[in-house]
Amino acid sequence: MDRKLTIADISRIAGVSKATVSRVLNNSEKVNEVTRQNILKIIEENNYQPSNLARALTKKRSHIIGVVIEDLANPFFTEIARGIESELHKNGYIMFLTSSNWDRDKEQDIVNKLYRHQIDGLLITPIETETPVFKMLKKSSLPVVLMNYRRSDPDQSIVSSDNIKGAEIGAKLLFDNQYREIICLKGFEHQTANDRVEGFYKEAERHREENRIIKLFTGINTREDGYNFAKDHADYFRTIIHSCGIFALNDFVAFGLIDGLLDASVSVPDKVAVLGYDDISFSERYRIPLSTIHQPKFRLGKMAAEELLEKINNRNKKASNIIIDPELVIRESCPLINNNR
Amino acid sequence: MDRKLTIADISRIAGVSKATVSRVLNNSEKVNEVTRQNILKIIEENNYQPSNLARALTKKRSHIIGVVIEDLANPFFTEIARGIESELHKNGYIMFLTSSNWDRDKEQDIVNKLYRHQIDGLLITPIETETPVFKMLKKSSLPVVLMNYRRSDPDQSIVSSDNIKGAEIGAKLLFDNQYREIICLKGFEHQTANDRVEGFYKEAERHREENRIIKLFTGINTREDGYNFAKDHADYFRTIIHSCGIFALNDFVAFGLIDGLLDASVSVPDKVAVLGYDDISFSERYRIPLSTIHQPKFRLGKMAAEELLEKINNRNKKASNIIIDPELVIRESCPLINNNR
DNA sequence: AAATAAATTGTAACCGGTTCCAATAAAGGT
DNA sequence: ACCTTTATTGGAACCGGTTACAATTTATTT
Repeated sequence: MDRKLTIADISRIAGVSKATVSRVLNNSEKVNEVTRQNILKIIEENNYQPSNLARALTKKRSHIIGVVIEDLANPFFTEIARGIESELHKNGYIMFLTSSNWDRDKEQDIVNKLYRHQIDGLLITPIETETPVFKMLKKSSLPVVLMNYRRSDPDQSIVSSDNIKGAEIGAKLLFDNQYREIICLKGFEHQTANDRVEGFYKEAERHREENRIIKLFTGINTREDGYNFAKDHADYFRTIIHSCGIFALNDFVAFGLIDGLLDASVSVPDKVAVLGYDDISFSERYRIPLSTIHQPKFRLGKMAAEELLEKINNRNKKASNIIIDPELVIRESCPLINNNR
Repeated sequence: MDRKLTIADISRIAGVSKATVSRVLNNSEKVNEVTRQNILKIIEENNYQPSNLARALTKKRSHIIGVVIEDLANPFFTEIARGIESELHKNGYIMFLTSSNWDRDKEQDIVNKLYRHQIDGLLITPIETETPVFKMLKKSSLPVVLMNYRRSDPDQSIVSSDNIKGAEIGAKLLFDNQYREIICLKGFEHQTANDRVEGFYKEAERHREENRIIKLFTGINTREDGYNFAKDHADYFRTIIHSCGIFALNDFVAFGLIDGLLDASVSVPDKVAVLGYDDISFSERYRIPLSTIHQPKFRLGKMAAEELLEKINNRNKKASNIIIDPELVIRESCPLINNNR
């Protein structure tokens, strides 16, 4: 109903100029204490809220940070978002959280929209970086920090955990456990996934002489995919007499896998051991607690936000390349087998 | 580096006025096809991105919708957010997702900030509505839709599921199953929780004559609380000879409860049956699949967004009160016992 | 009491767009 | 050839703030 009040209204009521009101609002310069109190009172009484839009337009600082994650429903990403949010909020910034839903076009669209909204910086877990938008961003001076991505360009700030190493230590567990057959399930076509596969093979290479059966399946992205994979191969798993370990390159796939195997009466981990990746919060308490590779998600988000804020406040700060070490977490789905070889 | 281009730059390059460029940008009025193409070409070449801030300032439409949920890490809320996002994106709006983290002060702070950012509308799962900010919002003309909340004021739009009814049908299962002892675990002090307790007692009232042991514990909010409750009462549960059913008024508490009971070797559901509330995505596949009350979260978010958009486009639309029916989902943690009484 | 410095406030331009209104040019009618 | 339409474009004010600069008032110094 009542039109929103502007700084002009307040100045009129107080009988001063807009400039003076603005000064009170920003504590920018000294204003006579009496006028000041009077203006504050009027602001209070009329519940005046200055427009951040107008402010951002002149100050060229919106205090908005754009955040793009790949999946809102995935606790891995929301945990990162929580880390970001806590850090940003502490510094008076507000987060514009959006989700690309693993859709490249939507990612482009969103980043563009954010850019137009004059965000002060961008935090993103990119699906892919060789795209027009990223080229555009590079040319612009918008501070950007990539998360969960490996650096391809020394000018880019990134915060990520080491996916190659993570997959390596995961694979090592499977090899050390002496499973005859070791299967790797790769998900979304993504740099992260490629790194993990690379790490997996790096470790596999060390066991080349050992006469193992090594298989890689790709395109296993979701819990459903994991479930279906298990169902589709259930007969096979029931017939084999050798031991088998499966490295699902993300926890959701591992969940589906466990469900599918159990539904098909293939015992986990006795017949088939399952190892996940990410250690999302539910992994610890899954029906069969999941062995997996832990990433410190909240911290990752927090560090990314810190890095971004530094870049914002110091434009010629050089880009950092922050790599966090992942950790193997051993639970029931793939225990550590103590064999003396 | 290079300062962001403005409409003035483009107009200069094209040798026309800002007005003409603006017209091309907005398809608002007819512009000569030749000029038009020329301007578009120049925009393209220089990768000009108009500032939404400036645009919003004049148009008084930011195309930003503020969304406040209570917990980013809780799939219940993020699922709602996904529903919202899908609907908003379809309509050219962008979502400003924030989390109050169950903190009343932060909720105030966030809503204020959003308001100042000239959001076109607000979607919120409020912790509490009798606060200064909400009074302020009521006086302002900002379209607001409350989610997951029961209407207290006929002018407020709300979209929620019926928590009283949900708890009633949940409680009914426990009574029908003839558990001698029935425990209700209430979480966060929140209208939703109160409604659920009310529904629980409504059903309990119908069984007043039946000589049951009915207990209510409050302040059980998180998975940890549920876990600790189970541990603390494990000895009791082991000693009782009668049957017992626990209604955890949210799924997380139920998860913790199940874990705690299992860790203390109390069998679920044989010794103690557990019923949750919300049916978050993990409930279906928990180590013991959880019986719970289902709420259509994605749909709830979508409907809330629809309602909000309607309000935005038609300022004197009257407020709706959309109540979605919850459903009982029976799984293993609290099966349906077929007793002939 | 005059000169100078400090404190306080106002004026006006600007941020990057949109849009009303007027101006000009081209086209159509008689 | 002159008048009226219509199409296209430009000028300038405006959205709601900020800020450099100037102006005015008040205090301090000598």
